[in-house]
Amino acid sequence: MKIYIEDIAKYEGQTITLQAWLYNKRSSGKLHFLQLRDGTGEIQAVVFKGNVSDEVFELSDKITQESSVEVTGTVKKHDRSKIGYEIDATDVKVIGESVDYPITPKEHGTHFLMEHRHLWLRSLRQKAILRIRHRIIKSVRDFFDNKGFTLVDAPIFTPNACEGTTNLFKVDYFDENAYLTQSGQLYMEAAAMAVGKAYCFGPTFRAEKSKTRRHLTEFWMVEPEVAFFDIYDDMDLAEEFVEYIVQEVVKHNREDLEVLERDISKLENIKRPFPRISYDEAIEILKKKGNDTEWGADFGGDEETLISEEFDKPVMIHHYPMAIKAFYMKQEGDKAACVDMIAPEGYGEIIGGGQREEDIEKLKAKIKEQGLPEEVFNWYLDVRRYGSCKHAGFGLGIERTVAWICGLHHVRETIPFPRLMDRLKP
RNA sequence: UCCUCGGUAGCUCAAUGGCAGAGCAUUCGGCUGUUAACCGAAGGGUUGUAGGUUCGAGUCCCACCCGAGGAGCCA
Repeated sequence: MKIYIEDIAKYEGQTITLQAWLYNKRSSGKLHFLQLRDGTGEIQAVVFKGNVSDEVFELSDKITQESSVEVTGTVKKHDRSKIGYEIDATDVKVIGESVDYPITPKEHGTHFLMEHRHLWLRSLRQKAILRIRHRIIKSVRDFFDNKGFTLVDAPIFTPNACEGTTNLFKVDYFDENAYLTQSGQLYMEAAAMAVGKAYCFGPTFRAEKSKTRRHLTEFWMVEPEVAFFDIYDDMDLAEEFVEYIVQEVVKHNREDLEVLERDISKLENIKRPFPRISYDEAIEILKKKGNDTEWGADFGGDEETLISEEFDKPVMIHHYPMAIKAFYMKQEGDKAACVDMIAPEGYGEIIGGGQREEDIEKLKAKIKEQGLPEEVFNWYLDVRRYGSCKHAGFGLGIERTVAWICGLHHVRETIPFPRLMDRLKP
């Protein structure tokens, strides 16, 4: 059976063979210290001249960084090792040689690392991020599964712009134009009428020429939608959801968070209830802090940060002016029954959602008002024609959530192969 | 798209308008306990590209290309 470093304690005193990569090496006369990693952990193998053949000792001196190797030896307790064990090697074989590995164990600039993203993933920090991303995605699925939601996949090719205004990626679809989806929401509204509680989870695309630490052109979004839900049910669901994700990571990924030097106490504090303020109250907070955002304007990154500084938990801002929100939002006077959740510590908006307009006439009027083509939304209007009901949902951006939980400055490290305005490779 | 800053060895960075350098990486040598090991030596450059000013340009001017940070928009 294959032996992994994470299980090494089980083999104390036994002679085993590991398959791994050499991530660093140190030598001292008749000793070579091979730093090995196999994706499940790191361990040091000690090659002593007296314990191995001359050929193996010579080979151990020559192995290059990131070569794949097979090391045989005895598992021994070692106090100075991080995992408490090391391997007293008796044999070393090179499986695949590595020549001139570009990422050295010293500092590198972001651009250089992004050009070598496929290799950068091998580093300790990047592995920790990948594992936390995995945990977040698993928690998303578990949360909705435990609550009786059905995963309903939304299409990637869409004929229409869901929110109209934002820039979409246009693709040639035989003799027609199609767009890469920017949201599965409209499809989830239809799905909620079928299964009651629906969610989709997949990549979405925005062709915005945004060059900031919060933007990718391809990002992953999870979008639940529930029939007979109003805006307050929606907020209850959102805070329970976010609490669950954060606490699952705290519970299962403590070591990864430590590698990233994340302040875990700040995450442990993310428990319900989260503060809820109206848009009007948010404007008041901004005024008090000397920000001159006028009533009626949307909030930018600076405003989100100012508001989030007031709280040590994610804050939900609800009931924005209808004028700055999309056509499908449920109108209540001059406000929309919508909610944004802003992560603490300046990580920005992680959730946007709300109650949808269930009245077909009001929806038609909004479509006309915003100059959208009614014919492409005809199927969407059917959701109101046949047994319409109030319903609500939200979208959570995975990469911003990963950035917040990992404490990363930029979303480009939160996804294995980021797609940015000026990056399509590797 | 706009604003700000930058581009020098494989990487990270120095160099008052006056001989282009260091650390790491690489190669060679030394060390029985190293933790981004350490010590010694060597190789490595059309200073992003094209013009211009000057006795002399990595350094000053102009254009372009590329990158970093931020804004708008958004998750």
